[in-house]
Amino acid sequence: MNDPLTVIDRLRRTTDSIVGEADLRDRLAAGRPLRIKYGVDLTAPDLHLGHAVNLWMMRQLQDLGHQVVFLLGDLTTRVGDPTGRSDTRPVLTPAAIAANASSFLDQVSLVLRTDPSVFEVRRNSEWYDGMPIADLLGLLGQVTQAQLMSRDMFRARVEAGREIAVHELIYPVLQGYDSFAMRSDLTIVGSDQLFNEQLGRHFQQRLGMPPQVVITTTITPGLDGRAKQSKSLNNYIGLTDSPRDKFGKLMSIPDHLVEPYARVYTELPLDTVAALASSADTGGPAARDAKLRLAAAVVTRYHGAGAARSELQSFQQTFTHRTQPTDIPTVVLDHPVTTVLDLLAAIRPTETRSQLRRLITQGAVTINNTRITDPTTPVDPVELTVRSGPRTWHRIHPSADGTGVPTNG
RNA sequence: GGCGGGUUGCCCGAGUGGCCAAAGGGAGCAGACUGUAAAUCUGUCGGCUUAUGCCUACGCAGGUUCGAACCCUGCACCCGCCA
Repeated sequence: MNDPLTVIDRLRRTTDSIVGEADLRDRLAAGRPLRIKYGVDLTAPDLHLGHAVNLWMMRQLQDLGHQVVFLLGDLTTRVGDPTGRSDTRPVLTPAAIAANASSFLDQVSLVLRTDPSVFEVRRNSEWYDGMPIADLLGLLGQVTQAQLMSRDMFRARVEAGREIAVHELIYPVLQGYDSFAMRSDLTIVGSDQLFNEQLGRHFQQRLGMPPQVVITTTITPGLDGRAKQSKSLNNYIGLTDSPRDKFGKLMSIPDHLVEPYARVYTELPLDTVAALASSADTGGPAARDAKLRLAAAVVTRYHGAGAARSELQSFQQTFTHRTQPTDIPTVVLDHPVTTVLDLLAAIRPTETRSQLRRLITQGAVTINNTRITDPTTPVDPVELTVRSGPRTWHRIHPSADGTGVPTNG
């Protein structure tokens, strides 16, 4: 189980490349717990299934006794990572950085174990805040301008005639030095971070430490089939999404994503993955069933088998059999309502009234299975089952003291 | 340093004084179809107590006008060309 080849083999499933594979084998064989660098920029985190791929790999290693060092880049966030940016990035306030750090921890703990024996939290301000200028210059003396400019992104900016602020140029240096300061053995990152982490290897070697191993992971496409999941494209499944949302989003992916998603986002045996892929190819109900398996597997991983079973059931009730789901949330009205529009506004407070009005006039709303298309239709808020849109159900209860019941004309 | 062009709604993009909450496309949302797939069709797509109504909006600030996204002035940012 703890055999290096077996461990690496398991990681291989979601690995794109390994820098220093022989080192990794040796260090695993040595039996000492490895220090795994998980460095993050403290911008507002919204971790999705793609990020979780890396986290699960770390989790596997934690289960074998290795240590994840969660490195909060509080100092470097003030600098601003130029990765993927064609423009200079704005800086964050300390308060925002603190809030992001705590949100990060919450999300990360959905996958990683956080007991101190396998999890350690550090901040890079620990070593940068007190660093004398002389030391910083010494550090900068270890890197050449040509090394930094070999970064395609920097070159592209120069060619486009855009500016590169000097602090941005230095960012990779700081991120690299982090690896030395925290004695990283291994880091598991997206391929976009390869450059910075290789600089980490460089510093470790220069400073007399064995270089960290760098594993880059497989990038999976977004829900819409585009290159990757991202918040700005709104094509991702968030770690904090409800089981319902995770299940639903997986059911709506394009057929050709069944294979990569099953391979990378689940631990289903690879022959099962292959079977699902061919079902997805077949189309029709077989494709649907393959997605059901995929969705159930993912929901199980994050929320347990019980949640997966009930989501599966709920899905089939709602979409396959077109009946009401059994687990409709109950809403108790705390103020009187007289029209359908008021009722919807009460149960979906985040939508604008204009949007709700549209839902009604476009036929998306039913009350007790009767379609209502006039927003001004009066309602009796007794026991009602309201559906607004394809997947939004509410069961209405009037408030206990009766204020939910209007004078019924 | 000189000259020219640009900045429009979530994104792209048309619009050069009233008919503009602003063409068209994309995304989104809803309906039909269906496997919560793809494709297709239809509608919708700033907000507001339900509106032949009001408010907000066309980079920012001010001005001209009965009336400005459209004209003028200043500012900011972007993009070309020349040196």
